[in-house]
Amino acid sequence: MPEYGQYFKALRESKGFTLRDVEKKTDISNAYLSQLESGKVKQPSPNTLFKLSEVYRVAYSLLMKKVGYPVPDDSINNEKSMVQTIVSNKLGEISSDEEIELLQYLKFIRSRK
Amino acid sequence: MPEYGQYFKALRESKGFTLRDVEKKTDISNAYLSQLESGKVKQPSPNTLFKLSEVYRVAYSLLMKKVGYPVPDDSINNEKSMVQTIVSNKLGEISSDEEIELLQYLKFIRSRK
DNA sequence: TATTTTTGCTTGAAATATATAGCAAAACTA
DNA sequence: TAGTTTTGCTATATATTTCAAGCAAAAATA
Repeated sequence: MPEYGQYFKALRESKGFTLRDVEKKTDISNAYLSQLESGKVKQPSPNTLFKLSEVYRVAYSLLMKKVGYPVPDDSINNEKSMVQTIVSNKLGEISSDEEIELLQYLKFIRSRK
Repeated sequence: MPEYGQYFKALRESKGFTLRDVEKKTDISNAYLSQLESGKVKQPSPNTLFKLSEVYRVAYSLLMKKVGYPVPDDSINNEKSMVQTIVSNKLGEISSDEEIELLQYLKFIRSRK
């Protein structure tokens, strides 16, 4: 079971989108999105990742790397991590676990209106 | 039926490899490679494309583009086409059909000893 | 409170990717 | 020439992606 499902879920919730919101924006069924977020999908296609990268405003090549696809050399370095993309922070290195936590915290903050 | 199968075939033959040669180098079954080259595969996975890009010494992002996957912005421009990669020519723009023909011609030239 | 809508989720089916086994023709070898 | 090997290919099987339909709990509305 891949763990990056949590990222997609955290990402979606940090934007306040429902599964059906994303379905409308991407033409990816909410059923599939659900499976994606719960780790039941092993390697979503690049096409799927690209659509999600647009909706969530995260670098496409970052999602590619996240799910384990090779990424063209050029685009490997210039990318910011998801949280860095979202909050434009300058904290330097952030671990994966930290990143998920930060996204969830971001959601919490925003839910406090 | 996708047409890029011809590219893979032309590429392989321009290197003088058999299907089973490539199978050994990539761990992709010769059966699958055959289908790939005859246009029976719609969208081979990035992992497969990456292995082939290594064996054929063609830019990975070029193969991604060829089969219709989105490619990260950065790596879109700096790439040479397959034929340009192979013969390092300086003829400028080359159409897809021309490229296949050139590869086949290259093979022919080499077969003439 | 009753009804309707929204939301996340599961199940079942269709499409696609990929492997295993093996066939038939061509090439090689004895 | 007979037998062996190589080569491209097909048929069958399995895994994975993706979708359509629908369910049940929560939220919204009447």
